[in-house]
Amino acid sequence: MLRHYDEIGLLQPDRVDEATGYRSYGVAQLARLHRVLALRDLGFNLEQIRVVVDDELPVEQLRGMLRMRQAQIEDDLATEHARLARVEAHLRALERNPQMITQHIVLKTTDPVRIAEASGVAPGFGHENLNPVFAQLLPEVLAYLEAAGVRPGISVAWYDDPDDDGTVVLHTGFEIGDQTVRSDDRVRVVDLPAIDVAAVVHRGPMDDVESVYEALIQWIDDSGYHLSGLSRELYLQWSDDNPAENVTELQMPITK
Amino acid sequence: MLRHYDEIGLLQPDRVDEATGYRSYGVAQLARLHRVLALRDLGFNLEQIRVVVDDELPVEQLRGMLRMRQAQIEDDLATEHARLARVEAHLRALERNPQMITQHIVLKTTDPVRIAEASGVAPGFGHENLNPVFAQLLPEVLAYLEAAGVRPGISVAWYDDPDDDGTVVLHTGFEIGDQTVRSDDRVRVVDLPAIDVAAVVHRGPMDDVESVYEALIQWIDDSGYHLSGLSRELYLQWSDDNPAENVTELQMPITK
DNA sequence: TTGCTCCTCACGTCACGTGAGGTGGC
DNA sequence: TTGCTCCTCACGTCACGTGAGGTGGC
Repeated sequence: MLRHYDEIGLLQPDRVDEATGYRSYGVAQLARLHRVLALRDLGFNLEQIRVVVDDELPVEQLRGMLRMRQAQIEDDLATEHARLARVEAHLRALERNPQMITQHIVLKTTDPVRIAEASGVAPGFGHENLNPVFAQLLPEVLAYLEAAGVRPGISVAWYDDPDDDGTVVLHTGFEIGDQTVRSDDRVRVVDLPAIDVAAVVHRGPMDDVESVYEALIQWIDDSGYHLSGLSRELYLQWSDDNPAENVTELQMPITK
Repeated sequence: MLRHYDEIGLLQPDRVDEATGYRSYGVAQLARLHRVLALRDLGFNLEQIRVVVDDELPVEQLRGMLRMRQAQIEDDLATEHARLARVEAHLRALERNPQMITQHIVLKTTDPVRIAEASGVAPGFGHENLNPVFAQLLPEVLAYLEAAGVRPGISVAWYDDPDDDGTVVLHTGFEIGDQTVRSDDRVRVVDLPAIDVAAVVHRGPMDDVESVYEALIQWIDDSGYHLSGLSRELYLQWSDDNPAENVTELQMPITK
């Protein structure tokens, strides 16, 4: 440590023996070392310490630096607290059902997406309620895009429940990127905004997706976040013939 | 980030274009990336993540790793909390008396010291009470060591108040290192054990040392530590003729 | 022809810790 | 002669970020 401080000029020995190179320090050095160690202990880096120790800062500036440190530490503490909550949420998830793998849950801000979509009402959530609506809407949108000469991207769905009666409005369609598409009364172009989500990549058929949602929602709650809307689904790889190979990204909007 | 993960083999592209070197990833990669990001967010390093993601760990081991992370984060939080308290103690010290520089306070464990000492009773703390006792004891010990052919090191003092009546027992003498000294009834060889202290390097005469002690004790209290004894003083550089150049290390034993 | 995206090195970050190989004075 | 302490390089740490300089396909 002393060699390092010598090298960067933060604390140089009083005297260096010419023949042997041995470093000798005096009491003045000890006082300086104490200041360096004290400031390091507060979490300042060596550049900041050099400024404080060399320039004999006025009290006002020193106070300012201490306030900055204080704020920074409080910030770090909050970050680590949130992290701890997430770790503990995983532990609780493991206890609830040991076979479920929750290690894929990622917090992120989505990219904004532009889709061409149609929408329809389903009697409720769940595969058996939603599937018929999907089966009706997706070919409709696909045909529309084909007719317009637009190449469809991945398919996307999002949900809505304006009526509070258990029914769900399902919106689904295809990403269109920067291709221009005219809306008609069935197919509309919608920009899904960037939002904060907890996301999971799900592999296989959608039949068992509900238990994944359950675990995801529990995890969000355990971690101290709050749901702020209904889910978005991105069908990253889809084939009706080989559902075991399907890959879906499930996104739950969250706040806090 | 993806280039880095490719390089260390944590996440390699499905396909690399031979001509251009462009990396292409498939949906399987996306699932893997999600797991990597999720684990990274919990604070695991890339080596640990590689193990979890590659070896499909049994639930028991995964639980173990999460518990370790949990314990580590709790530890970090405690450390940072203590650091925050120390920063805030400095801020409060600045507010109390802006001219006082408290930036030298260092927490450390002392090295054990062997001294040859004599002791005497003073009517109380404070320069005027202690000085006559020092003036009597130190020459006595010095003469004893000289007669024994022992080279004295720096002088040291420590305190004791067995009688709870305001009087203080002052122990003072010289470091003797590994030189052997016989004790008599006035001069004894004492090993001062290693203890945890808050230490300050004080420059100048001892007249104004009391205010330094006051600030030190306040700081210790503000930082959430507890005094666990009376002080030790190391006279690192001493001359009665030129007290402005004197350098003293003041050590207060603390716990917690 | 010009942008654009992605590529490959190579170096920097922060505060030291850790060898490898060497040396003066007891 | 042998330990001992201290010395000087030089490299490693951890997870990328940041240029510099270059390239294939629209």
